[in-house]
Amino acid sequence: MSTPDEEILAGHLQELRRGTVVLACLATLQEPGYGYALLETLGRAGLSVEANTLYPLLRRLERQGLLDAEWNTEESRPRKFYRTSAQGGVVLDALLRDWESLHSAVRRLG
Amino acid sequence: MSTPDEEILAGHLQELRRGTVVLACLATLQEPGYGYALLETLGRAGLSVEANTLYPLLRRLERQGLLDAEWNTEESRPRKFYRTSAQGGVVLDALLRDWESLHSAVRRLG
DNA sequence: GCACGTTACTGTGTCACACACAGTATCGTC
DNA sequence: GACGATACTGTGTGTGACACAGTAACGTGC
Repeated sequence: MSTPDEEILAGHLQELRRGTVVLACLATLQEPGYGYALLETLGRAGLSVEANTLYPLLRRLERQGLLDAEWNTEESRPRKFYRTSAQGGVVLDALLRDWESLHSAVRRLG
Repeated sequence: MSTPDEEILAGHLQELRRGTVVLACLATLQEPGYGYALLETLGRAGLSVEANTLYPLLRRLERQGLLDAEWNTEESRPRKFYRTSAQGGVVLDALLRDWESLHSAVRRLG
């Protein structure tokens, strides 16, 4: 009765993570990196993301000019390297500020 | 150049808030309340939500069994009162735990 | 030297949610 | 009794998460 539907709970947890993933990408990619490695970094940091979610996200952030991207074709295995752009840095700062203010708001309400 | 597109920034800020609104509703509605008042409460707490977003959200949470709802028709102006259900409380706790762990993760990365 | 799992991506479709826009109705007040 | 504020409901539309389905190169074992 008081045990909520797992799907509903999972959905809301997902929603909660959503915006955070963008923040984490912009923060992590201040040091250049590629998708697959980022997946593992985020997973270790406690921010599991599906590959099918992360790759389109990276392309979107690139399209928006928040990430710079470049193919590394020198090494044997081709990898697309991303790095947070100047604009991305500005957005990151704004998101971090907002995050802290949300955190305070939640603390007050919870 | 390094000034990001306002729309893009606003979009990401929006995404960051998204899941938080559910959390805030469940937390606030441990004391019964109605939509319009909740709008103002959240706004004052630094969590501005559009009416067009909040009302459907409340109905969704009701449908999911996380909120109990009841029309108050005794007073002159009819108002739909919502209150966090037992299931809603369980979800709220899970979301709060997740929120804290996300906060730590962001701190580590940022 | 080639079969097979892992690494590292791209592309397409579906569904849910945020928000815009458009109503409805009641209350206070001037 | 007209008008703005209060307090909702209902119906689009667009975007993003995720599922599913590829593509391709690398390493290892046999």
